[in-house]
Amino acid sequence: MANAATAERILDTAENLFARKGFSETSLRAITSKADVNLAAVNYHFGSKEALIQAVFERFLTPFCEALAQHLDELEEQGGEITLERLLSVVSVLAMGSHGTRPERATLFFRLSGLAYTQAQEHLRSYLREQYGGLFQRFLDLLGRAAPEVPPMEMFWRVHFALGATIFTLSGMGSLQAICAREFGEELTAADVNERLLAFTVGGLRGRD
Amino acid sequence: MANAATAERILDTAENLFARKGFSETSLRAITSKADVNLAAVNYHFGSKEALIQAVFERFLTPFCEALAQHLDELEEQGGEITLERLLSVVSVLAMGSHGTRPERATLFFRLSGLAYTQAQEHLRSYLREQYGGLFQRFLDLLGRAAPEVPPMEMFWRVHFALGATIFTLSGMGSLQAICAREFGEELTAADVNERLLAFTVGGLRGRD
DNA sequence: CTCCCCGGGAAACATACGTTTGAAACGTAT
DNA sequence: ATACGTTTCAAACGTATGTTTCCCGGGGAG
Repeated sequence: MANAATAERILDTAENLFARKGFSETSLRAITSKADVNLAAVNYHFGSKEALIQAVFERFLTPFCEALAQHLDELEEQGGEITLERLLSVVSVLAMGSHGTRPERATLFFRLSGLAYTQAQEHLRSYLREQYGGLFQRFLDLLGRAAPEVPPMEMFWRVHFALGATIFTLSGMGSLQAICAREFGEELTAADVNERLLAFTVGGLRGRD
Repeated sequence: MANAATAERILDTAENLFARKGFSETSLRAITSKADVNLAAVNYHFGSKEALIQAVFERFLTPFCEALAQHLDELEEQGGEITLERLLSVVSVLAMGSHGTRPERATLFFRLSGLAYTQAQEHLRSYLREQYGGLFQRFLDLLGRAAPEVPPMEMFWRVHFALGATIFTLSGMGSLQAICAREFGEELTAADVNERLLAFTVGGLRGRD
């Protein structure tokens, strides 16, 4: 591989533009010109625009999911009680902090996750399901075990409520932060928002009786 | 207006396709051919694709917001305490039931609401803000008054969490109901789901102390 | 040296898009 | 019956998209 930097530059630029404007609103020409590579480089290195989208997600999700699986292993091996708080905060901490020297990528991670749900890219969803669906199911099972007092069907619905709150909020994180700063004069970081979101979802999952 | 049905047919078809695939993924040609009208009819009746998108939302939101404003008036005139439950259930009932003889439009209503938030259509958001922002602000104020123990900024975030849970869930209501029936052998109606969602959001807004 | 293959680059390709045009068809009031 | 504003229609316009083609340069291997 003579110049490995080309594919990387494409991925870097693509994840930025995708997160900001969505998939169909981001053209390959916009990506390649901003990344300062030739237009044909995308199809040469990735094969197609769809494959590029998948590659962007793979670069994000594979390390993230490996780390998550490992943390879940550790939680189970420890043998102690696995609470809802611990389960959700593992994901939260990982999502916030698994971006090495570039913490600003957390925002991209959130926005891209939201896009995966809300944008019309069926190829992406089936790819993600096939690739990471097992881990998601495992996580759901642990949630159920962490709150045995909640009937399975109730938990099913509450998980989707919580998922909705999360995806929706995180995919609009940027503009919500801006509104918050303008309206209340307080600049919240993504971590601040996540803390509040965590309280909201934990309470919602557990229910109040 | 010789054939008022043309503009209506365009709106009917457009709201369906938009809700299913998003805005930029739905071409005017797809709309006009499915609606069985000439391609140029969109630009003739609405002026542009952007204006068509706004028209779709206006047809939904104007009756909805008028009804909501009226219900809020009544709540305030009654003088009794306005609780979170009553505020949210007013919106919920209205969103579920304000579609005349076509209850299936409730699903479209929610999906479109979600798209307004998640898709890259700045013109739409500023249009909605300008058109309906006042009512939304009034609703937020009532929420704040109904839960004075929650600081304004906290309420701001929790409202968006709840909004996310609602829009996300209801826009996928159909498939979620199917999964629920298959997985737990219990056929929940939309009202059943709404009841659970209401409990989830009320609890989340109020917080637990 | 020659061959070959890989990465890069400019240009062209075919297609799809939103929009505009100009004329035909229609309905209606004079 | 005529004239006029409104609506429909087929066709074309200009632009943008994803993808493909063809050619260049260079660096190992035989």
